[in-house]
Amino acid sequence: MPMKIASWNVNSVKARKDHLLKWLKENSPDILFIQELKTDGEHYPEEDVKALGYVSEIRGQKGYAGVATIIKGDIDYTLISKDLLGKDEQARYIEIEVGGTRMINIYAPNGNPYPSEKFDFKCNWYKALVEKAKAYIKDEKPFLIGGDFNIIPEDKDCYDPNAWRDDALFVLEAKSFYRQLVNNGMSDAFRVFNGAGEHYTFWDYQAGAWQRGNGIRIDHFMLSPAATDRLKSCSIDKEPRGWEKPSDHTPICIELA
DNA sequence: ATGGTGGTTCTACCA
Repeated sequence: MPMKIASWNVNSVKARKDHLLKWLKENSPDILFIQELKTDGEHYPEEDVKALGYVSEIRGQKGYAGVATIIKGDIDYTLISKDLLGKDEQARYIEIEVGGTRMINIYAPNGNPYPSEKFDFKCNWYKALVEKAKAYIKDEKPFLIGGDFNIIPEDKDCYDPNAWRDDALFVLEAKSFYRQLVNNGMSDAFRVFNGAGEHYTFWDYQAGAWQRGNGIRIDHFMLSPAATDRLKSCSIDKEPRGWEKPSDHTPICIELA
């Protein structure tokens, strides 16, 4: 049975509650990964999401970060972990298993400024993620990683590479983690279907970035070889970025056979 | 070169 999986950094689930429910209702994905809840589990709109027929796995955090994986009520799944590093201080990771496929929702550290302790934390976090990916590929365990990677993979994923040259999302060390996932056999779902530039998932609130089309592509689905074999489509839904009081990110969706 | 916006713990910090 085909499955539609989406990912969206909502930039506060409280501020974006109506957008989240509207998008869920209109698109009815089987699974939705959301990031940047900016609140703890107490203030997550679990009942509203439930009313639309979904259950939520929540890893909240007060103030910033926070992730949730929203799953259609009739889907059998197993919660694997809400920690990447082990006893994570920051809420950035939820891993579930559905039909033998691991589905990992991430909110990767931003890492700015570069260089800094925050950038070192980003690198250590990504080292752990790459290690996990390598282990799953070695075991031929089908899996996917979706979410806000906070990595601009290539020049064409950025409206102005020069403006982002020294940014923690675009420096070589950051891009190398994306490359390591690819070099270990994973596919960027969007790039399986579309090699063109000017396809973005984030537009800054500042300087009229949305109106000018000044975006970057930082929200991705990376799929293991077995998961890639099932991949039917990948699309970016720009619409919610144009809504009133939008998130600065917009959803990305994949379909698996 | 600076500042521009928007979210949160209400205010400095994060993106």
